[in-house]
Amino acid sequence: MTVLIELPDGSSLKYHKAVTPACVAADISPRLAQAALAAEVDGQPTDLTAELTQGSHRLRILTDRDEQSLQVLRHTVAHVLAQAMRRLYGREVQYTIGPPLTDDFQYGFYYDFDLPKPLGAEDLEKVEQEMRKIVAEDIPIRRTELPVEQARKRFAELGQQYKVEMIDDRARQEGLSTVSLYEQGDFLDLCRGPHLPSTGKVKVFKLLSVAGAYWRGDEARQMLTRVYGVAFFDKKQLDEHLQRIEEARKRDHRVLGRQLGLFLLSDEVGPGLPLWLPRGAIVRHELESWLRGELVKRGYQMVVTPHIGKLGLYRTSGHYPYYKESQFPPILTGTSAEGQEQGYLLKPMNCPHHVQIYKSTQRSYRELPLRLAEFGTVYRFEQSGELTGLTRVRGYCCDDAHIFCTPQQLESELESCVGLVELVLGTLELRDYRVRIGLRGPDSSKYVGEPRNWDLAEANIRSVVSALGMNFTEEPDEAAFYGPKIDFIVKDCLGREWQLGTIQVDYNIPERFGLEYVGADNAVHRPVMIHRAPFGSLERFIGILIEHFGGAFPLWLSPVQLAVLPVSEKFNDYAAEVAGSAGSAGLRVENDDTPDKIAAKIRRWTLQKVPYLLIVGAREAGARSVSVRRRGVGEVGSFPLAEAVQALREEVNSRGARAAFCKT
RNA sequence: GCUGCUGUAGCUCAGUGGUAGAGCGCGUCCUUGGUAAGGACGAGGUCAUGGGUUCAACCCCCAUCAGCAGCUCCA
Repeated sequence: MTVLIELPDGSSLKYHKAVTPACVAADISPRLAQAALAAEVDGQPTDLTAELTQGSHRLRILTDRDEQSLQVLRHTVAHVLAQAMRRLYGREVQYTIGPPLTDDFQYGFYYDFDLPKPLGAEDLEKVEQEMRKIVAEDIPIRRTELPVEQARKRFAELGQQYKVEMIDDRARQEGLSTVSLYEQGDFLDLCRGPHLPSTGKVKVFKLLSVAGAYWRGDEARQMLTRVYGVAFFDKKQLDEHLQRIEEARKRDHRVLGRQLGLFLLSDEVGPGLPLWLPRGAIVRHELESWLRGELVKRGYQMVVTPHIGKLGLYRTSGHYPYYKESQFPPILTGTSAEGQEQGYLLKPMNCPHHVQIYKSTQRSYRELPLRLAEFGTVYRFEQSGELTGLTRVRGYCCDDAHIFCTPQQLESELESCVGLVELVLGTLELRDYRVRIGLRGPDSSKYVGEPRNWDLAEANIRSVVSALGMNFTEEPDEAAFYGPKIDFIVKDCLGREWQLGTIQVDYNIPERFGLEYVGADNAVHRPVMIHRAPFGSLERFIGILIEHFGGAFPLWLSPVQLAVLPVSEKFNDYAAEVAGSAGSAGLRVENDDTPDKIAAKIRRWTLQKVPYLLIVGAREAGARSVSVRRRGVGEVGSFPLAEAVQALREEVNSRGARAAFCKT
């Protein structure tokens, strides 16, 4: 037998019997053998104890300096967690799955357990202690392959029903005849691996939270107890990680919303029904009026429609009764002669109203595309456990528009919608987003209309995104009930994903409402609809925006753009004059004439993240100037009052593209 | 909706089976100060709500409501 091992540096080693990566590491150097945690064989992550037989293999020994090792470490810590749970709570613990997590902002791994009694946060401390013992015991971790039947029997003997189920499924679905098991002392798990060679290689870890999770993600099945944790190779990395989470929590829009007086969620009003405070309303109004201007430039026409509509309207559209449980209960006014309930619904979407505007008159192809836009508030009865701050609410304002066009116009309209979303995200510096194409799923009862319409709409979307060269992923079962969509998705401060902008192609609603236009051929045709919202929801968008800027909005969006701070009350008159002059120039200004010292005033307005502070004292009053202090920069010098106001105006008008008082 | 945790002053949070405390904020007064906290005094709480246990509950138990983390859902 000849085993040829090629190493990353280009050198190679030859053996005449099967070897393991651990042996190779030992042959290279004792230090490497000591540092080795796992290996990569021909690009595949592998245990150090894997046998390499006849032939040539590319081998890389992984140490704590390799990215992939962290995954292996976390996977092993998950096993240590399960072993600790087993030791503490005995045979009654059913352990299910416990993978490492990639790309999760907070957590590094989890393990799901079925427990006879609940696990509280305070129990985590005990579990951690037991885990430390297991690490101290330095138990070797062994991989074995067993025939399915034998593995099944071993887990059945251990009373691990979930593992038995997993083995059965895997044997059935993947046709496997053997499965791999990992064993460390008294603990046995079904696992693909790879793992560290022994529990002693685990260094620092921390259990972070306990939560519920359905077995196999199915809410009809058992609710399991999920324990989340994180692990690193050294303490410093863990500390930095925890620090990062803490910093992220300070950016949380719910925290900043209170500190900066932007919005309020009141128990009296109801969950998921935010109230916009004066300062938050300014941000919202600025965004609205900016976008309205962009829409009008692009040939949109603004419309206004009421917050409710008759049930019949939503029966036609398909919103009611198919999505009954996610709507506020209808306002019932009676029963029709045929026994059908009659009444009104808080609108879950604006499209049925806009469709009525389209239908209000006979349409000619010459009017198309007809673009009807509205900042329309919609209401959805989201499940109570889903509500969070501004990002998931029960009543929100959609920057909605419906474009009615001919099939020939559709793709160019879609392209310009994409352009608009990109303008919105770009202007607000939200560059870290991904694009998802939401397609039909396998369950046809969730979607209205003929497959022919869907095929067409999906083809339109693919054609547009590929023409524009966009990066995207296609995801089945993410479509709207009437059509496929292009969604723009961003992450919040804790790495959770949220859909903002959306563009949807719809051949079905026009059909359900019997929409028509007269073509150049004097025949009647059916228009196509685009539903699109570049912000998506003003509430969610601003929630994300608050976190993105950490509350430090660009000047044009800042609720308070500048504060005038007199050095003492002797200069209150001049300060009032400065504030007045900025105010008449259309700047949002506060004059801080409290009796506090200047340092205290600076601190107060800095914490409020006001972009510019204008400090005035004897020197400034004499020279009719202001001393400018810029957020995040500090003092930038004194400028004549008129000049300063002019510079600030220009920064506002540029929407952040040009900063005033920049040192060149 | 489900699992777990949490709910004390406007905010952030201490606290005890014997009817409550700090810091910040707020008010008044003193100070008139030059680039991130000047000082003094004061007001402010049915300890989420409703039941129960107890001589006695903010504290223990149950329910409800709300928030947080996660799961599920999201037209």
